[in-house]
Amino acid sequence: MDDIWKQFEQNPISHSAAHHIVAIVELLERNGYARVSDVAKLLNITRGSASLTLKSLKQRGLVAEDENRFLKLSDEGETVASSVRGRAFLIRRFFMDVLDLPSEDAEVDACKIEHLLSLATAERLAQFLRYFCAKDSIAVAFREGWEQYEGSCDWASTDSAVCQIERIAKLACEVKAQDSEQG
Amino acid sequence: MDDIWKQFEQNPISHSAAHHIVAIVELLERNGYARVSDVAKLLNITRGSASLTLKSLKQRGLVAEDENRFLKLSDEGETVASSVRGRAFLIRRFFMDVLDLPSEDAEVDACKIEHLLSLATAERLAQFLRYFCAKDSIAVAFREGWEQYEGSCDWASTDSAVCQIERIAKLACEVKAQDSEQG
DNA sequence: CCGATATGTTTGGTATATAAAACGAAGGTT
DNA sequence: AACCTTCGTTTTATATACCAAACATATCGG
Repeated sequence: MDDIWKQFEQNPISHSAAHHIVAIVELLERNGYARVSDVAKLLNITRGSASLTLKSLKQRGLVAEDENRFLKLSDEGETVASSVRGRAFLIRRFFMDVLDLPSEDAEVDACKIEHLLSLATAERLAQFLRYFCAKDSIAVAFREGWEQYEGSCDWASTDSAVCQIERIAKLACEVKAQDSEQG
Repeated sequence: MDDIWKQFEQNPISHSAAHHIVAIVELLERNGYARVSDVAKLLNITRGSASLTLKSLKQRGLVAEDENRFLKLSDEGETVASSVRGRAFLIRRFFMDVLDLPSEDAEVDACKIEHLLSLATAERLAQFLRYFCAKDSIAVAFREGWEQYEGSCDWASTDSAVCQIERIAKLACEVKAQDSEQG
């Protein structure tokens, strides 16, 4: 129970399941319908794979189908879809608006972690984004300073890429420690 | 190939493998040695499971053992360990110092995503943390404003970009309500 | 030397998540 | 009617990642 690292496996929704469900929502929005083979095509997997995964999602009560085998989401499925899409949106915005990452990088990393963030984290991230993007002078000054701050670091001259991370982590640690002493 | 969502499966290191490797580092730091059963005990899995996972990590050249079957990491294994631990550190710091999440929540979410962040994202996150934690007046004012900001948000004075975030936040709140009903 | 304990591996089983290939059903074309 | 395509499912196989249990080995105490 207090095996923190095992929470990964006990996540309410798997990466694969999350994307099958979001695929259905997107197909419904785009085409008005979603069949097994539409999901398979969108996710670029075989119809067989999609069929099996969707079967288990039906059994879990997240996905349903009408009399002509057209897929739809249950209320719980809609909730999961909204939850995943909301998180993906927040994370992408954070990566692009705050960290100023290229949209491709933001997309890939957001896609990997969208289904893993807890509700508490997502809410705080949303709140932070609002504050960061605010128009008041403090936020504006902070954002301008942050833009200037880019590239003003000397870590670029360090040896290996991973070494940088270690160094950066230590630096962040020192900054925090100094802050605590004086705060 | 440009299936972004499939990058999750093609991540350089799995969650399980990352934790086996980090476990070895931590055991070496703590006890000076690491055996299969020490890793199993630390991760709270059976010796059989640890044995199999470590076997594949040996075959991948990340883990090695001496003549008495005591485990150690190869240079590549050390690199992976540093990379994962650096990311975990950065994410925890972001969750706790910036989002002000309870350390337990920060720990759980950081553990889920530590092995998934790209180098580019980790570097930018580190840079942002440094800027956020800086002692200059702009950063100080921003942090103070952020502390006050908690709980309060003005929905009327938002532009369109922030408005989207707002909608997602509302969505998150709805999801929360449904989560509570089910829990 | 013998038995108990600790350690590591192997085997068989579960669950997820994929592919490939075969199969059945439905619908359209000639 | 005969043929082709699309669609969904099923089967067989792969890989990861776990458990439980059996098995092998090694070490230590009496």
